[in-house]
Amino acid sequence: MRDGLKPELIERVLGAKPKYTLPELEEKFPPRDLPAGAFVTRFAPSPTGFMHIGGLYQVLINSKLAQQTNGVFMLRIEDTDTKREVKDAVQIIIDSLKSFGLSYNNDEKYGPYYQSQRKDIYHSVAADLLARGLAYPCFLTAADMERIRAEQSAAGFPTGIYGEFARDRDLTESEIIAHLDNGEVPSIRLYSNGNPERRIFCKDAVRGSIGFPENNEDLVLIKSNDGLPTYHFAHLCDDHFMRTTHVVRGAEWLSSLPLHYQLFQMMGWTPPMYIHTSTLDTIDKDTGKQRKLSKRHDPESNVANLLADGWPVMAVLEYLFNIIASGYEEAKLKGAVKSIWDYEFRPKKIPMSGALFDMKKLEWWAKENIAQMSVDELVANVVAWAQKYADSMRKEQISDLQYLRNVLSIERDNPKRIRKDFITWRQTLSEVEYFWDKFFVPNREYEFNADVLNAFLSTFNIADDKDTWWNKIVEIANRFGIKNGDVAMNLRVALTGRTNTPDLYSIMQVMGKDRVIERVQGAIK
RNA sequence: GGCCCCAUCGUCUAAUGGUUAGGACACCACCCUUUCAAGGUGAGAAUCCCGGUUCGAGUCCGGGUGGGGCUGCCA
Repeated sequence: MRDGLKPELIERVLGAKPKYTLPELEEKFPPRDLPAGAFVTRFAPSPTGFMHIGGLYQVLINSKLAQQTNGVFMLRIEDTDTKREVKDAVQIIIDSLKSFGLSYNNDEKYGPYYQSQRKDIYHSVAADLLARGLAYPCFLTAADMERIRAEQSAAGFPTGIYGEFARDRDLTESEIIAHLDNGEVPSIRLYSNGNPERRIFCKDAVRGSIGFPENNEDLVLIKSNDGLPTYHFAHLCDDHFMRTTHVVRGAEWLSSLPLHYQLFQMMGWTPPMYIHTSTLDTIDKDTGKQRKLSKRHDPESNVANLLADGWPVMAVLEYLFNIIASGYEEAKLKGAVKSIWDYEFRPKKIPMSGALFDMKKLEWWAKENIAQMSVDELVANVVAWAQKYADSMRKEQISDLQYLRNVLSIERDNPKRIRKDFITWRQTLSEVEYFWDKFFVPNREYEFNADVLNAFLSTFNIADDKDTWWNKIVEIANRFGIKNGDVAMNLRVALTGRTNTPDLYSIMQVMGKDRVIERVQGAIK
């Protein structure tokens, strides 16, 4: 093994003396005191100003895994890309989790939870690697690397900094000092001892053992521009010292698994169990091919849009959870479990192939979800949504809470016959908007039978019970020699402007005598 | 190009190597009905292809094909 750098040089290379030794870090972040079998998981987003539905999917897996094993679920912010910082991005993530009722437990003992605040830890680990000759300062510039890449492509070699292309891999002490004296700031690269001729076997909880060629690339561990770690190095340090037991991440990380194994091996640490999730996909309208849901082309992939449209949060969660644990749906339908939090799932069953995001199925979960709510819950949800997202016109519908409650109570009394045409809070309010005079649009197309409507008005009594009311309708139908349904339809369109509505008797009871008379008279003219 | 992952009805999926390949959503038909939603009943619909192992393959192995990912001082 080659010699490592001397402490004085490490200090110069890193810009400061490392704050901790490895044993100090081990002591500072001891193994967690948790029951046997408890999972320690985390959601580790980079703050891009956007919460993707795929992110929510991963949060759900992570938090369920922790919840069902009495473990810990953390939120760690991967803000190591200073070039891409977005204002308020972290708040968007935190708010999204809160909206969905997904909580995390960031015990400060294992913090901080912003990677930008963990520099001391990364540098201390890097110092150890430097001292052992397993990392080195690299003074290659962007232009240097661009040139190397071009040469490699031209020659048909794999691109990257490895082997003979790693110019600074074996710099002498005096050469390093010369660069530093010259004012150059190095990045810290892995001194890879991997040999692509050999294979390394890595484990994924759902796919099992996967063989890869060993990694021989000298990947960057610490970036030169800001001294922050790359994802790979941060993952190594953080998931070790936060004592993460299970890393749930997207399948795009599968290819870096051999590198991550290599890093853990070099440190003598046990790698976590990895769970690589598949993507949530859609069919591209232009190409007709399946592809990952993207934030640019698919507005429904933005959790903020889902919330703004008023999807019931539990329905979204249940939809996603049923992808993760396909047995959930049946268990719920049979009444074996009440919610996703009662259903225990096995990580091995998480699907490996990409799932198409199915709006129709989401709608079904939403309808079922709303149908199961009490009227009070329904009203509370609609009101909460409107207060936050509705325009002032729409807010009229929540100004009289008792009236709103009466409207939303229609066809909810019989558990077997609960209306299932409410999908989102936004759509619910527009579905019932004809109850408000401001929104009511008289139907100009429908050909009313004025005689029938006059006959209705002459016998109308709001105090009639349902049977009495219906008998009067039948009587009118007989008198005019038309079908009962025709009379009802005249009335329906007069009252609501629509041809499809819930039960008319209920509608009239809610609307009240004056409004009924006014609208029927309006239709007659 | 190289490396890696994946592949069951339209969609999400179930199936210790032995079932008539099961369920849900969607779709269709019929019933109920003051329209719609709901509810009830029913129908159609799948193991990517070719080999091999086996008494027996959706399941195991090999090779194709198709889709996806990685190949950044982004995560």
